[in-house]
Amino acid sequence: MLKVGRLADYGILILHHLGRVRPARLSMDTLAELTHVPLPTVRKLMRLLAEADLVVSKRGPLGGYELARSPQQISLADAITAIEGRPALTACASDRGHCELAGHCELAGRWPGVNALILQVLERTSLQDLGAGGSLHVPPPLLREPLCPEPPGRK
Amino acid sequence: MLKVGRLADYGILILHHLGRVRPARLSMDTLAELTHVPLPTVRKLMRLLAEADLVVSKRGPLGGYELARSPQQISLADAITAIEGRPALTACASDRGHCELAGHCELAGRWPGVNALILQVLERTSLQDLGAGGSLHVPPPLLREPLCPEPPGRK
DNA sequence: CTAATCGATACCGAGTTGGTATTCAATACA
DNA sequence: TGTATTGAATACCAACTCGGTATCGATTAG
Ligand code: SF4
Ligand code: SF4
Repeated sequence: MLKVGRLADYGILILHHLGRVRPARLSMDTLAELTHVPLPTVRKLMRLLAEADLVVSKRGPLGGYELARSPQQISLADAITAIEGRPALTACASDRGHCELAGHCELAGRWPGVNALILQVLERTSLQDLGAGGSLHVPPPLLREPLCPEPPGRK
Repeated sequence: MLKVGRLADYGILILHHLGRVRPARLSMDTLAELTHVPLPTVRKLMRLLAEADLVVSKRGPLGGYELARSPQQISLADAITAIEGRPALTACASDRGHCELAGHCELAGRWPGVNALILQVLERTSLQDLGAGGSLHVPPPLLREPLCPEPPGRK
């Protein structure tokens, strides 16, 4: 658990490849071959990525997909959210999906905090950061100041 | 996805309660009633938590569970790892569980980095931090220096 | 007009997860 | 010594989610 699901994993891999050839275009067929991801799965993925405006599609011969923005401007959070929805560690940290224990649970108001924390990590790590050969450092300003997305929280 | 599974969620909730009454002991029965988690589920959880030495058990009348260390010394990573294994965003970031694409995948050596990142967040957030009413700030030294758990990685 | 390519929908099998039941072992206390 | 209380261990199961497949329709370069 606390994994990201193969779809998202594959999706990010695809985005990575699209980034490497930018601004060229790649067809689903090529992508499947390039990434060794089964073609039908690529289909499903590209639809999601296109809906989230991370890639732009072109139909017909010479068509294919192109990265919508620069690899630096696409975060892992963007990709993951596009494919499997906004990350939410617990039910009470999610928009949809209610927890029946929420009423009695003393932690119900506390989880969104940590959730936001890991969200930030994902948001501040770009495709570029992931793909580059160098050491992957996250911008310093991360988490310096106390971070409390929830007001006093005592409902 | 990118959620933590109810078991782990419940487990942490239980640990939280154990922390609040420390150094007192609580029986499974009491815990179930206190947290509204179904008793059989509590059973399964306590075994895992005990195996990981996060709690110590005492049998017989007046028996029950007691937190092994102080709430400050138990991290979310500890709890999650005890219940659902070490968090691993992708297959290639996990000890066990191989990815058949690992051979061709350009990102295979890069994921452990981000994985370590979120791991750190979880490690540096203690039960105390989660339960306390204040704003939850993570210790500053997080992520300051470049972090690259993988050597050049070019196999 | 035709071939290449994306778009949408519907479906499915397998694995995982969360939850349950039952039986045995240890210990405080009378 | 005996008994009630509590944890330990095992086996089991139903439901859901996930990853993957198949099929057909829409668009566009040449
Ligand atoms: S309310 Fe409590 S139990 Fe329900 S999801 Fe949030 S933390 Fe977990
Ligand atoms: S190897 Fe590539 S595809 Fe396999 S898990 Fe790691 S990143 Fe995902």
